[in-house]
Amino acid sequence: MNNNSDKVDVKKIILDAAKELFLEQGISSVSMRKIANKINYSPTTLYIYYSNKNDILKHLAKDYFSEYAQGYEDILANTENSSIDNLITFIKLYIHRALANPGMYKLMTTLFAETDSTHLGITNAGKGYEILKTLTSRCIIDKELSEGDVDLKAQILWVNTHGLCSLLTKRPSFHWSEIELLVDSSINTVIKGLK
Amino acid sequence: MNNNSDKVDVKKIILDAAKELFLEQGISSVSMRKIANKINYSPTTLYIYYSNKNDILKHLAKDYFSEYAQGYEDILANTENSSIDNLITFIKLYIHRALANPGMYKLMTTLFAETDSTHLGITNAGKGYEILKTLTSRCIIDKELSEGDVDLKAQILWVNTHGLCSLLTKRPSFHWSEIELLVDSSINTVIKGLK
DNA sequence: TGACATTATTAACAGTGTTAATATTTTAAT
DNA sequence: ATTAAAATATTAACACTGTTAATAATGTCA
Repeated sequence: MNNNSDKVDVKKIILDAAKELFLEQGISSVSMRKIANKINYSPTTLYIYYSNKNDILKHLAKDYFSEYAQGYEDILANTENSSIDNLITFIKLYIHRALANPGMYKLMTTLFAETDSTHLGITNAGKGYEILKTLTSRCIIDKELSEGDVDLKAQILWVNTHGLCSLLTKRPSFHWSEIELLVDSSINTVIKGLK
Repeated sequence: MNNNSDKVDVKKIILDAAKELFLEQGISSVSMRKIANKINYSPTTLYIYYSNKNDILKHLAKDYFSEYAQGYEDILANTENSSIDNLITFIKLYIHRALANPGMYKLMTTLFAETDSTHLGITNAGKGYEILKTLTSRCIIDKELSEGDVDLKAQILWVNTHGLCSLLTKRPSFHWSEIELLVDSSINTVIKGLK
Protein backbone atom coordinates (compact mmCIF):
# COMPACT_ATOMS: atom_id res chain seq x y z
CA MET A 1 0.00 0.00 0.00
CA ASN A 2 2.84 2.33 -0.84
CA ASN A 3 2.44 5.58 -2.74
CA ASN A 4 5.27 6.03 -5.18
CA SER A 5 3.56 8.38 -7.59
CA ASP A 6 6.48 10.78 -7.42
CA LYS A 7 9.98 9.88 -6.40
CA VAL A 8 9.65 10.21 -2.67
CA ASP A 9 12.34 10.15 -0.03
CA VAL A 10 11.23 7.23 2.09
CA LYS A 11 14.11 7.74 4.50
CA LYS A 12 12.76 11.18 5.30
CA ILE A 13 9.16 10.01 5.53
CA ILE A 14 10.18 7.43 8.09
CA LEU A 15 12.24 9.96 10.03
CA ASP A 16 9.41 12.50 10.12
CA ALA A 17 6.88 9.96 11.30
CA ALA A 18 9.26 8.64 13.93
CA LYS A 19 10.04 12.13 15.18
CA GLU A 20 6.38 13.00 15.52
CA LEU A 21 5.62 9.81 17.44
CA PHE A 22 8.68 10.08 19.68
CA LEU A 23 7.78 13.65 20.63
CA GLU A 24 4.21 12.60 21.25
CA GLN A 25 4.72 9.37 23.19
CA GLY A 26 8.38 9.12 24.19
CA ILE A 27 11.02 6.78 22.85
CA SER A 28 10.09 3.61 24.69
CA SER A 29 6.39 3.84 23.88
CA VAL A 30 6.97 4.03 20.15
CA SER A 31 7.53 0.75 18.37
CA MET A 32 8.82 0.09 14.89
CA ARG A 33 5.37 -1.26 14.07
CA LYS A 34 3.73 2.00 15.19
CA ILE A 35 6.03 4.02 12.97
CA ALA A 36 5.40 1.67 10.05
CA ASN A 37 1.63 1.79 10.56
CA LYS A 38 1.63 5.57 10.57
CA ILE A 39 3.07 5.68 7.07
CA ASN A 40 1.35 2.54 5.77
CA TYR A 41 4.44 0.47 5.42
CA SER A 42 5.29 -2.95 6.65
CA PRO A 43 7.47 -2.88 9.80
CA THR A 44 10.36 -4.65 8.14
CA THR A 45 10.57 -2.04 5.43
CA LEU A 46 12.02 0.37 7.98
CA TYR A 47 15.01 -1.95 8.27
CA ILE A 48 15.85 -1.37 4.62
CA TYR A 49 16.40 2.30 5.34
CA TYR A 50 17.62 2.20 8.94
CA SER A 51 19.54 -0.61 10.51
CA ASN A 52 17.45 -0.52 13.69
CA LYS A 53 15.44 1.67 16.04
CA ASN A 54 18.55 3.24 17.53
CA ASP A 55 19.74 4.15 14.07
CA ILE A 56 16.57 6.21 13.59
CA LEU A 57 17.24 8.04 16.85
CA LYS A 58 20.81 8.61 15.75
CA HIS A 59 19.73 10.27 12.50
CA LEU A 60 17.17 12.34 14.40
CA ALA A 61 19.92 13.56 16.69
CA LYS A 62 22.24 14.30 13.80
CA ASP A 63 19.61 16.43 12.10
CA TYR A 64 18.80 18.21 15.35
CA PHE A 65 22.38 19.22 16.00
CA SER A 66 23.19 20.24 12.47
CA GLU A 67 19.95 22.15 11.91
CA TYR A 68 21.13 25.26 13.64
CA ALA A 69 24.81 25.05 12.78
CA GLN A 70 24.46 28.04 10.48
CA GLY A 71 23.11 30.22 13.28
CA TYR A 72 26.18 29.41 15.33
CA GLU A 73 28.50 30.20 12.43
CA ASP A 74 26.82 33.56 12.01
CA ILE A 75 27.60 34.54 15.59
CA LEU A 76 31.18 33.35 15.21
CA ALA A 77 31.57 35.52 12.11
CA ASN A 78 29.96 38.60 13.66
CA THR A 79 32.34 41.55 14.05
CA GLU A 80 29.84 44.32 14.76
CA ASN A 81 29.11 43.48 18.36
CA SER A 82 31.50 43.20 21.28
CA SER A 83 32.90 39.80 22.10
CA ILE A 84 30.94 39.64 25.35
CA ASP A 85 27.70 40.45 23.52
CA ASN A 86 28.45 37.70 21.03
CA LEU A 87 29.02 35.25 23.84
CA ILE A 88 25.76 36.17 25.51
CA THR A 89 23.87 36.04 22.22
CA PHE A 90 25.18 32.55 21.61
CA ILE A 91 24.19 31.28 25.02
CA LYS A 92 20.74 32.80 24.76
CA LEU A 93 20.24 31.31 21.31
CA TYR A 94 21.15 27.88 22.66
CA ILE A 95 18.78 28.22 25.61
CA HIS A 96 15.84 29.59 23.68
CA ARG A 97 16.21 26.86 21.11
CA ALA A 98 15.94 24.25 23.84
CA LEU A 99 12.96 25.99 25.42
CA ALA A 100 11.20 26.41 22.08
CA ASN A 101 11.32 22.66 21.52
CA PRO A 102 11.51 21.08 24.96
CA GLY A 103 10.40 17.67 23.72
CA MET A 104 13.27 17.46 21.28
CA TYR A 105 15.80 18.66 23.86
CA LYS A 106 14.60 16.01 26.29
CA LEU A 107 14.79 13.37 23.59
CA MET A 108 18.37 14.30 22.79
CA THR A 109 19.55 14.37 26.39
CA THR A 110 17.79 11.06 27.00
CA LEU A 111 19.79 9.63 24.13
CA PHE A 112 23.00 10.91 25.67
CA ALA A 113 22.06 9.43 29.01
CA GLU A 114 21.56 5.95 27.65
CA THR A 115 24.45 5.57 25.27
CA ASP A 116 27.72 7.41 25.06
CA SER A 117 27.35 10.09 22.41
CA THR A 118 30.64 9.30 20.71
CA HIS A 119 29.60 5.70 20.27
CA LEU A 120 26.38 7.08 18.85
CA GLY A 121 28.39 8.83 16.16
CA ILE A 122 27.20 12.33 16.92
CA THR A 123 29.98 14.76 16.20
CA ASN A 124 27.94 17.94 16.02
CA ALA A 125 27.11 17.64 19.69
CA GLY A 126 30.64 18.61 20.66
CA LYS A 127 30.67 21.49 18.19
CA GLY A 128 28.64 23.70 20.51
CA TYR A 129 31.34 23.54 23.13
CA GLU A 130 34.06 24.45 20.65
CA ILE A 131 32.16 27.56 19.62
CA LEU A 132 31.52 28.48 23.24
CA LYS A 133 35.24 28.14 23.89
CA THR A 134 36.18 30.33 20.94
CA LEU A 135 33.76 33.06 22.01
CA THR A 136 35.02 32.86 25.59
CA SER A 137 38.60 33.09 24.40
CA ARG A 138 37.82 36.29 22.50
CA CYS A 139 36.28 37.80 25.61
CA ILE A 140 39.48 37.14 27.52
CA ILE A 141 41.60 38.67 24.77
CA ASP A 142 39.36 41.74 24.75
CA LYS A 143 39.65 41.89 28.54
CA GLU A 144 35.90 41.54 28.98
CA LEU A 145 36.50 38.44 31.09
CA SER A 146 39.38 37.92 33.53
CA GLU A 147 42.55 36.06 32.56
CA GLY A 148 42.74 32.33 33.20
CA ASP A 149 42.13 28.85 31.83
CA VAL A 150 39.84 29.20 28.80
CA ASP A 151 38.54 25.65 29.04
CA LEU A 152 37.67 26.10 32.67
CA LYS A 153 35.70 29.27 31.95
CA ALA A 154 33.95 27.75 28.95
CA GLN A 155 32.99 24.69 30.96
CA ILE A 156 31.55 26.82 33.73
CA LEU A 157 29.42 28.60 31.15
CA TRP A 158 28.39 25.32 29.59
CA VAL A 159 27.43 23.79 32.92
CA ASN A 160 25.21 26.75 33.70
CA THR A 161 23.61 26.79 30.25
CA HIS A 162 22.94 23.09 30.21
CA GLY A 163 21.59 23.10 33.74
CA LEU A 164 19.10 25.76 32.79
CA CYS A 165 17.90 23.89 29.71
CA SER A 166 17.84 20.56 31.46
CA LEU A 167 15.84 21.63 34.50
CA LEU A 168 13.40 23.87 32.65
CA THR A 169 12.55 21.19 30.09
CA LYS A 170 12.55 18.23 32.48
CA ARG A 171 10.64 19.86 35.31
CA PRO A 172 8.15 22.15 33.64
CA SER A 173 5.71 21.92 36.53
CA PHE A 174 8.14 23.36 39.08
CA HIS A 175 7.25 26.83 40.40
CA TRP A 176 10.02 28.61 38.48
CA SER A 177 10.62 32.32 38.66
CA GLU A 178 9.56 34.15 35.52
CA ILE A 179 11.54 32.29 32.88
CA GLU A 180 13.03 35.18 30.90
CA LEU A 181 14.15 36.72 34.19
CA LEU A 182 15.71 33.46 35.32
CA VAL A 183 17.54 33.00 32.03
CA ASP A 184 18.90 36.55 32.00
CA SER A 185 19.80 36.57 35.69
CA SER A 186 21.51 33.22 35.46
CA ILE A 187 23.66 34.28 32.52
CA ASN A 188 24.48 37.67 34.04
CA THR A 189 25.41 36.08 37.36
CA VAL A 190 27.91 33.70 35.80
CA ILE A 191 29.35 36.36 33.50
CA LYS A 192 29.77 38.70 36.46
CA GLY A 193 31.47 35.92 38.39
CA LEU A 194 33.86 35.27 35.52
CA LYS A 195 34.95 38.90 35.23
CA MET B 1 13.07 -22.71 45.05
CA ASN B 2 12.68 -20.07 47.69
CA ASN B 3 14.85 -19.75 50.76
CA ASN B 4 12.74 -18.84 53.76
CA SER B 5 14.96 -20.31 56.48
CA ASP B 6 14.85 -17.02 58.33
CA LYS B 7 12.13 -14.45 57.95
CA VAL B 8 13.52 -12.55 54.98
CA ASP B 9 12.41 -9.26 53.54
CA VAL B 10 11.57 -10.26 49.99
CA LYS B 11 10.67 -6.69 49.07
CA LYS B 12 14.19 -5.63 49.88
CA ILE B 13 15.77 -8.61 48.13
CA ILE B 14 13.91 -7.71 44.97
CA LEU B 15 14.86 -4.05 45.29
CA ASP B 16 18.53 -4.83 45.80
CA ALA B 17 18.68 -7.19 42.84
CA ALA B 18 16.85 -4.69 40.66
CA LYS B 19 19.14 -1.86 41.69
CA GLU B 20 22.24 -3.86 40.91
CA LEU B 21 20.95 -4.87 37.49
CA PHE B 22 19.71 -1.38 36.61
CA LEU B 23 23.08 0.13 37.49
CA GLU B 24 24.83 -2.56 35.50
CA GLN B 25 22.70 -2.65 32.37
CA GLY B 26 20.37 0.36 32.36
CA ILE B 27 16.64 0.43 32.92
CA SER B 28 15.44 -0.70 29.52
CA SER B 29 17.82 -3.66 29.33
CA VAL B 30 16.62 -5.13 32.59
CA SER B 31 13.46 -7.20 32.44
CA MET B 32 11.28 -8.45 35.24
CA ARG B 33 12.37 -11.96 34.30
CA LYS B 34 16.04 -11.02 34.68
CA ILE B 35 15.43 -9.65 38.15
CA ALA B 36 13.43 -12.73 39.10
CA ASN B 37 16.10 -15.07 37.76
CA LYS B 38 18.81 -13.32 39.73
CA ILE B 39 17.05 -14.13 43.01
CA ASN B 40 15.61 -17.49 41.93
CA TYR B 41 12.00 -16.43 41.95
CA SER B 42 9.33 -16.75 39.36
CA PRO B 43 8.76 -13.49 37.42
CA THR B 44 5.19 -13.14 38.59
CA THR B 45 6.22 -13.24 42.22
CA LEU B 46 7.64 -9.74 41.80
CA TYR B 47 4.11 -8.54 41.14
CA ILE B 48 3.05 -9.63 44.61
CA TYR B 49 5.49 -7.13 46.12
CA TYR B 50 5.53 -4.40 43.49
CA SER B 51 2.66 -3.50 41.23
CA ASN B 52 4.90 -3.25 38.18
CA LYS B 53 8.38 -2.40 36.88
CA ASN B 54 7.83 1.32 37.32
CA ASP B 55 6.84 0.74 40.93
CA ILE B 56 10.26 -0.81 41.58
CA LEU B 57 11.95 2.24 40.07
CA LYS B 58 9.74 4.45 42.20
CA HIS B 59 10.81 2.75 45.41
CA LEU B 60 14.44 2.88 44.30
CA ALA B 61 14.10 6.62 43.79
CA LYS B 62 12.37 7.12 47.13
CA ASP B 63 15.19 5.34 48.95
CA TYR B 64 17.80 7.31 47.03
CA PHE B 65 16.35 10.67 47.96
CA SER B 66 15.68 9.87 51.58
CA GLU B 67 19.02 8.15 52.20
CA TYR B 68 20.91 11.37 52.72
CA ALA B 69 18.16 13.44 54.26
CA GLN B 70 19.94 13.42 57.61
CA GLY B 71 23.09 14.94 56.09
CA TYR B 72 21.00 17.81 54.81
CA GLU B 73 19.34 18.34 58.16
CA ASP B 74 22.75 18.47 59.82
CA ILE B 75 23.84 21.35 57.62
CA LEU B 76 20.59 23.17 58.23
CA ALA B 77 21.11 22.84 61.98
CA ASN B 78 24.73 23.92 61.91
CA THR B 79 25.40 27.19 63.71
CA GLU B 80 29.19 27.05 63.96
CA ASN B 81 29.99 28.03 60.40
CA SER B 82 29.00 31.15 58.51
CA SER B 83 25.84 30.99 56.42
CA ILE B 84 27.84 31.21 53.20
CA ASP B 85 30.04 28.31 54.27
CA ASN B 86 26.97 26.26 55.07
CA LEU B 87 25.55 27.03 51.65
CA ILE B 88 28.76 25.99 49.93
CA THR B 89 29.04 22.86 52.05
CA PHE B 90 25.53 21.85 51.07
CA ILE B 91 26.14 22.35 47.37
CA LYS B 92 29.41 20.44 47.48
CA LEU B 93 27.77 17.59 49.39
CA TYR B 94 25.08 17.36 46.74
CA ILE B 95 27.60 17.36 43.91
CA HIS B 96 30.00 14.88 45.45
CA ARG B 97 27.13 12.54 46.22
CA ALA B 98 26.14 12.55 42.56
CA LEU B 99 29.73 12.05 41.41
CA ALA B 100 30.32 9.25 43.90
CA ASN B 101 27.43 7.29 42.43
CA PRO B 102 27.04 8.52 38.85
CA GLY B 103 25.02 5.50 37.80
CA MET B 104 22.37 6.17 40.39
CA TYR B 105 22.25 9.87 39.58
CA LYS B 106 21.76 9.06 35.89
CA LEU B 107 19.06 6.56 36.77
CA MET B 108 17.18 9.13 38.83
CA THR B 109 17.38 11.89 36.23
CA THR B 110 16.32 9.42 33.56
CA LEU B 111 13.28 8.67 35.67
CA PHE B 112 12.50 12.38 35.91
CA ALA B 113 12.90 12.76 32.19
CA GLU B 114 10.37 10.10 31.34
CA THR B 115 7.64 10.76 33.85
CA ASP B 116 6.78 13.81 35.84
CA SER B 117 8.28 13.40 39.31
CA THR B 118 5.16 14.49 41.15
CA HIS B 119 3.13 11.87 39.35
CA LEU B 120 5.85 9.43 40.37
CA GLY B 121 5.12 10.25 43.98
CA ILE B 122 8.59 11.44 44.89
CA THR B 123 8.33 14.20 47.43
CA ASN B 124 11.89 14.13 48.70
CA ALA B 125 13.14 15.30 45.33
CA GLY B 126 11.77 18.78 45.96
CA LYS B 127 13.18 18.87 49.48
CA GLY B 128 16.68 19.65 48.22
CA TYR B 129 15.47 22.88 46.70
CA GLU B 130 13.72 23.96 49.91
CA ILE B 131 16.93 23.50 51.87
CA LEU B 132 18.91 25.35 49.25
CA LYS B 133 16.42 28.20 49.48
CA THR B 134 16.63 28.34 53.27
CA LEU B 135 20.43 28.45 53.22
CA THR B 136 20.37 31.11 50.51
CA SER B 137 17.92 33.17 52.51
CA ARG B 138 20.23 33.11 55.54
CA CYS B 139 23.12 34.33 53.40
CA ILE B 140 21.06 37.31 52.31
CA ILE B 141 20.07 38.08 55.90
CA ASP B 142 23.72 37.88 56.93
CA LYS B 143 24.60 40.16 54.00
CA GLU B 144 26.88 37.52 52.50
CA LEU B 145 24.82 37.64 49.32
CA SER B 146 23.22 40.74 47.80
CA GLU B 147 19.60 41.65 48.44
CA GLY B 148 16.96 40.40 46.04
CA ASP B 149 14.52 37.63 45.18
CA VAL B 150 15.47 34.56 47.22
CA ASP B 151 13.83 32.12 44.84
CA LEU B 152 15.64 33.61 41.89
CA LYS B 153 19.00 33.27 43.63
CA ALA B 154 18.28 29.75 44.83
CA GLN B 155 17.22 28.70 41.36
CA ILE B 156 20.39 30.10 39.83
CA LEU B 157 22.39 28.05 42.32
CA TRP B 158 20.30 24.99 41.63
CA VAL B 159 20.68 25.33 37.88
CA ASN B 160 24.44 25.51 38.22
CA THR B 161 24.63 22.58 40.62
CA HIS B 162 22.39 20.37 38.57
CA GLY B 163 24.20 21.26 35.34
CA LEU B 164 27.48 20.21 36.87
CA CYS B 165 26.11 16.87 38.10
CA SER B 166 24.23 16.20 34.91
CA LEU B 167 27.06 16.86 32.49
CA LEU B 168 29.78 15.19 34.55
CA THR B 169 27.76 12.00 35.00
CA LYS B 170 26.26 11.87 31.54
CA ARG B 171 29.39 12.73 29.57
CA PRO B 172 32.22 11.13 31.49
CA SER B 173 34.38 10.79 28.40
CA PHE B 174 34.48 14.54 27.70
CA HIS B 175 37.88 16.20 28.20
CA TRP B 176 36.85 18.00 31.39
CA SER B 177 39.18 20.23 33.36
CA GLU B 178 40.37 18.68 36.59
CA ILE B 179 37.07 17.86 38.26
CA GLU B 180 37.67 19.23 41.76
CA LEU B 181 38.90 22.46 40.18
CA LEU B 182 35.83 22.66 37.96
CA VAL B 183 33.46 22.04 40.87
CA ASP B 184 35.13 24.64 43.08
CA SER B 185 35.50 27.23 40.34
CA SER B 186 31.94 26.77 39.21
CA ILE B 187 30.53 27.27 42.70
CA ASN B 188 32.82 30.22 43.44
CA THR B 189 31.94 31.88 40.16
CA VAL B 190 28.21 31.75 40.82
CA ILE B 191 28.59 32.82 44.44
CA LYS B 192 30.75 35.75 43.37
CA GLY B 193 28.16 36.69 40.77
CA LEU B 194 25.42 36.60 43.39
CA LYS B 195 27.24 38.93 45.80
C1' DT C 1 -7.46 -31.36 62.09
C1' DG C 2 -9.25 -27.95 59.26
C1' DA C 3 -10.00 -23.15 57.54
C1' DC C 4 -7.84 -19.14 55.96
C1' DA C 5 -4.54 -16.10 54.43
C1' DT C 6 -0.02 -15.66 52.45
C1' DT C 7 3.18 -16.70 49.09
C1' DA C 8 4.56 -18.74 44.87
C1' DT C 9 4.14 -20.83 40.31
C1' DT C 10 2.51 -22.16 35.53
C1' DA C 11 0.24 -20.82 31.40
C1' DA C 12 -1.13 -17.42 28.54
C1' DC C 13 -1.89 -12.72 25.98
C1' DA C 14 -0.65 -9.08 23.33
C1' DG C 15 3.13 -6.54 22.09
C1' DT C 16 8.39 -5.80 21.23
C1' DG C 17 12.95 -5.61 18.05
C1' DT C 18 14.78 -8.00 14.53
C1' DT C 19 16.02 -11.62 10.82
C1' DA C 20 15.30 -14.83 6.86
C1' DA C 21 12.93 -16.00 2.98
C1' DT C 22 10.10 -14.49 -0.51
C1' DA C 23 7.56 -11.59 -3.46
C1' DT C 24 6.92 -7.39 -6.08
C1' DT C 25 8.29 -3.45 -8.53
C1' DT C 26 11.59 -0.49 -10.95
C1' DT C 27 15.67 0.05 -13.84
C1' DA C 28 18.85 -0.93 -17.50
C1' DA C 29 20.59 -3.46 -21.42
C1' DT C 30 19.85 -6.06 -25.28
C1' DA D 1 9.67 -5.22 -26.15
C1' DT D 2 12.03 -8.79 -23.55
C1' DT D 3 14.93 -10.17 -20.29
C1' DA D 4 18.17 -9.85 -16.42
C1' DA D 5 19.45 -7.49 -12.49
C1' DA D 6 18.79 -4.40 -8.81
C1' DA D 7 15.91 -2.06 -5.60
C1' DT D 8 12.06 -2.16 -2.75
C1' DA D 9 8.51 -4.34 -0.06
C1' DT D 10 6.05 -7.98 2.37
C1' DT D 11 4.89 -12.31 5.15
C1' DA D 12 6.25 -15.48 8.61
C1' DA D 13 8.85 -16.43 12.36
C1' DC D 14 12.06 -16.17 16.69
C1' DA D 15 13.09 -14.99 21.13
C1' DC D 16 11.91 -11.71 24.27
C1' DT D 17 9.00 -8.08 26.86
C1' DG D 18 5.37 -6.47 30.76
C1' DT D 19 1.53 -8.13 32.79
C1' DT D 20 -2.80 -10.90 34.21
C1' DA D 21 -5.63 -15.01 35.50
C1' DA D 22 -5.90 -19.33 37.38
C1' DT D 23 -3.87 -22.56 40.27
C1' DA D 24 -0.83 -24.63 43.46
C1' DA D 25 1.95 -24.79 47.61
C1' DT D 26 2.95 -23.11 52.11
C1' DG D 27 2.48 -21.05 56.69
C1' DT D 28 -0.77 -19.55 60.62
C1' DC D 29 -3.80 -20.22 64.03
C1' DA D 30 -8.32 -22.00 65.91
